[in-house]
Amino acid sequence: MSRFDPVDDQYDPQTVEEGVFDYWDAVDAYEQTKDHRADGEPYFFVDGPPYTSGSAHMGTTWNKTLKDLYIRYLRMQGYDVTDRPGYDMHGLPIETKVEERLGFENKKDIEEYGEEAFIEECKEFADEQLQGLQDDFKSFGVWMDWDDPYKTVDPEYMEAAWWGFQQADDRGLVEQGQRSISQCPRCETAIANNEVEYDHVQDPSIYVKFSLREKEGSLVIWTTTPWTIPANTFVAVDGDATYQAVEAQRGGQTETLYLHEDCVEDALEQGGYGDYEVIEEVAGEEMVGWEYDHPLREEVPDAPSGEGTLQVYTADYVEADRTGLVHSAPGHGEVDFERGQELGLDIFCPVGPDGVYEDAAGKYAGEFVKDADEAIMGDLEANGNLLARDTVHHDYGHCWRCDTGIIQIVTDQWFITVTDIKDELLDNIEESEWYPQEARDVRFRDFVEDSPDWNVSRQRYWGIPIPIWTPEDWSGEMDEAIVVGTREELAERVDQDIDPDTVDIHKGTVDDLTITEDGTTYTRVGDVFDVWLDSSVATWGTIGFPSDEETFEELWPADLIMEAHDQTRGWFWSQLGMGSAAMGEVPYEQVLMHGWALDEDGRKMSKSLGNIVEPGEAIDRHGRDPMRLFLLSVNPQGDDMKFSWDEMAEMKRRLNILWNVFRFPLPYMRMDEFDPESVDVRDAETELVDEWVLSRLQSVTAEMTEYMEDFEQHKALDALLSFVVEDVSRFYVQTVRDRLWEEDDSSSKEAAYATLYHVLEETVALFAPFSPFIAEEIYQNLTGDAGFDTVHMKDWPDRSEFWHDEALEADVAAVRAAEEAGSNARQQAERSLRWPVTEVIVDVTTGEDLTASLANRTDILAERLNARTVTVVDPEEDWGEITFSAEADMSLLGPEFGDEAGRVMNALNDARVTEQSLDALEAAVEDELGREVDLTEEMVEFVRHTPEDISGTGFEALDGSGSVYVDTELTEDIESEGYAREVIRRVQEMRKDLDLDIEERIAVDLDIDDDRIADLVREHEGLIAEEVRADEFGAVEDGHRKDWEVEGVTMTIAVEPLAAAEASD
RNA sequence: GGGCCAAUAGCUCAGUCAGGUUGAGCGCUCGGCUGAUAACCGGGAGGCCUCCGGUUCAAAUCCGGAUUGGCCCA
Repeated sequence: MSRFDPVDDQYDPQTVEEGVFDYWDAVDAYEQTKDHRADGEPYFFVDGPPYTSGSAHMGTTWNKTLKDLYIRYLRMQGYDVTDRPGYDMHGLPIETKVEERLGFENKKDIEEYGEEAFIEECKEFADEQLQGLQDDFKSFGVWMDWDDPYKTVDPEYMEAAWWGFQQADDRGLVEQGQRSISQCPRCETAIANNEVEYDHVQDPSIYVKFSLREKEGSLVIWTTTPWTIPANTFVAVDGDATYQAVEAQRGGQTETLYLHEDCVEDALEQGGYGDYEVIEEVAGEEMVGWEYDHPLREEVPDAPSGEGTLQVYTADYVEADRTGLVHSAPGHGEVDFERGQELGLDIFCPVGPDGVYEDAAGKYAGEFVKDADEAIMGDLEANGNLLARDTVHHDYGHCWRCDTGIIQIVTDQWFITVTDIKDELLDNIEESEWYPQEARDVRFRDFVEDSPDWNVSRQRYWGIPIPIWTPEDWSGEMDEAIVVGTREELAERVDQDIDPDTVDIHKGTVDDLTITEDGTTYTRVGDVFDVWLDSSVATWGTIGFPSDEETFEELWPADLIMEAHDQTRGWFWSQLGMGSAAMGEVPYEQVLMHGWALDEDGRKMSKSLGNIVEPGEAIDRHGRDPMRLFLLSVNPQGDDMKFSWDEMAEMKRRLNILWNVFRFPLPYMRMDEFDPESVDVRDAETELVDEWVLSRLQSVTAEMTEYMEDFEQHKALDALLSFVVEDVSRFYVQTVRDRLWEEDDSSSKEAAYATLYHVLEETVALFAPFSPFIAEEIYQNLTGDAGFDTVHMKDWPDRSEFWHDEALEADVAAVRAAEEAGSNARQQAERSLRWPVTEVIVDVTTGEDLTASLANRTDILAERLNARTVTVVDPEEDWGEITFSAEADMSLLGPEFGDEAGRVMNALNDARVTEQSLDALEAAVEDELGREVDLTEEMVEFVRHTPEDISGTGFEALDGSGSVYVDTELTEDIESEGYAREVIRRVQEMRKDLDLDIEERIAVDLDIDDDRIADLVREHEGLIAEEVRADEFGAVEDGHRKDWEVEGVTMTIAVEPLAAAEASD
């Protein structure tokens, strides 16, 4: 690409982006940029690894775009940024996908297929998925180290998990224990609570009578899981509640039933009872110790019967719902289990990991629990213990992968006992900065406070094997188990001969390894880690620790991580837990927590709703840079993003303005062979607007930097875009056009070139992290061989005090406000900008700074409003037929007038007084309200009103406000220039019709119907000739000829290029 | 069922911390400009600030409750 080459008229993102991809490849842009910062201060960013199933959706795209933005920005700030991407590749989701692929039904199929072969399939699948994700991320223009991602399935990475786990064990935080867990009976594994999805289902709803042993009557319980009745161990009541014994009639029989006082009515109705009588009231507390018979004793002889079982206890999970007495089975439910442990009761769980009753379930042995519901209800009915049966619609947990209904059972699991170090966890939270901070102090803290021990074991195949070896008759004490931390240690301790550098430590390999020490042989426990443990070690796994200690010492902990808010309970938490357990500290210093990508209606994107927007489609429709700008224009802190095609299209439009601003000076620079290297903008003869736009650039740079440091890139982007649109395009370029169109070389033109060049070069640097493609395209075109090979090697701009000039910016802000009002006044007077006006009066109502700024800059205001003179009238004087109302300062009016303050305010708003005096206002308010008021200077600010028939328009700027009036009286002088400019415009249009080159000379033939006008126009022939590059006025024979109607005057204009005329001679 | 977050113009969002007459961009509409031209500029319309209560002279803003949506948990 050579300097100032012509570019497409229209910004076409896809063309730019494809060109830039090729260019980056050709110059090794990414590698060069990294090398360029290799000696910079290290910055340790850690990528939260996306899970390798499915493809990149809008949320992942947002996430990676944010990461790319901040990485690029930090590099421009001079940091040597760690940018290793990661992938989370183990776990049940991939196993189930592979099972589907292979047509498997359950674990037996896997065993038959062979564990090792199955693991190999999983790895292949995960690798395929990884490739797809990488291609997506690259296509978004994300610059990370794609050649060397960290993968949670690499032995080096898996070792990081082993090491962390061993550290936790050294601190005494690892134990095996029984817990009530959510089990997927198909996957035959525990699944984490957050992996349980709740669906609406229909289940049995039964009321069961438990006959009391030493008293007349029965306790009544309610459940939706008849299959847990065999494991019933106790009944829970609310100690503070009142229970009633009722004698109720049904089918000619009288029964005595115990129910919560608030539940009697409903429960009896469910059971179809008629009359009843309350015969006793008893506090829950008093019922403790009452014994009852197990309702399925005959069917399940092994049902609980030991010390303390089949009695009433209090529990805090009891509510006055259904019966107010709760069937409790510590072998199943989580709260039942916890209360059972407290009470020291035996745990009875007759259900296997596959959800099938074991022998202990007596009659029901061999049957799948949900299938046994029917038989159990039948038996309860038969033995007279069923009070009522019905069905109920409710939410019930299902496996997130295979949608099988989960069951609660008690099994042996491995835990990291984070509850032992909860205080430490809570302290460590304080060591990281969160954006937004409240997320840390409220949501995260709450979650950590309530978090139970971390169940890290899964009874599956595709995961990091838990590195624990136990002897055959293990006591359960961790002292007597071996926890291996590294591959090196593994090779040293196992009986078999393995090479630590090449050994794969997946289940297929390590399950066969044994350790023999002091005559005892240890075998590995079968489980693998919960996949959340994998990513929890990412901060050291990313940098190859524990094999690579040096990098660890240099970088750890992470400077920054950024993920969506669902990771509060996920990665933010797992890292805190593992980091604290293994390292004693939180492994990240800053967290940027963003939201989720929702659809245009604010609903989450999902397959079932059919509202998913693919990033690929966005790229096809609008391009990468516009997509990125849209994603980056959204608040990244905590809030969800509503996707919007319209906003994305708008971003493309904004970039098109950038494109126009960039391509606008190119033809001139080319023509004049402008050489940026020979003109330093500091030495150029810059004019007011040049200095102004350069100052604005400094302010915008400083503003952006501040926002970027606070992780508010959406505000930074907003500042940048409005700089380009408002300041550069709408003001600077408009102003500077005449100077570039000048034919002769001039210091003014050169200063404009130098200014534009400098502004554009710095502006694209500011764009570089946001929209890397268009920034590169423009940068390369501008700098040619003189710049870096890529814009991304540039430093982030710093505010230059040389150019920064706040007073000048204030002046121009005032001028622009007055100009806008002036244009409006002109429009009201129907006098187009082409026609000069004799005078513009700017009447300043309030504001010393405003008056000073405008008075300073009447020349530029005159130029922009095409006025012969501009007069600024200061606030001490009045001009024209103005009336005044007043705006109230409610913080003063409120206390003064109390509940009448609102009415006083309205009266002030409605007042129209002719002088700016408190007396006049007071009189007007009194008129309106019928009472006297005392106003002070501080309470009111005068607002002026212009009579409707005067062409005046109000404006506000800086510290004040005012009005602009335009005097549109015509003089011959003005008519002369006005008509001349009308001619110029039309000749220009005809030049364009002919598609003439900018430099082309022409001959112009003017034939104006009205002699007076013709004479007036002739006075400006010189101006016309200069503006339209005409060498001759006179008869044109073959030229482009056109009739025009200008302000009621007919004129015929003919234009002929002179080169053509000569050629035809 | 519980915790946290959000709701302001047709759309996307500021304003809410620190109560005092609701703003921007886009879209719509009317007009202007014309060697950046599929660009650019100006005017206008468009808001019971989700709803119901409370505190206050005064609430988009503070408090309580509801509705809808999002995340997390049960």
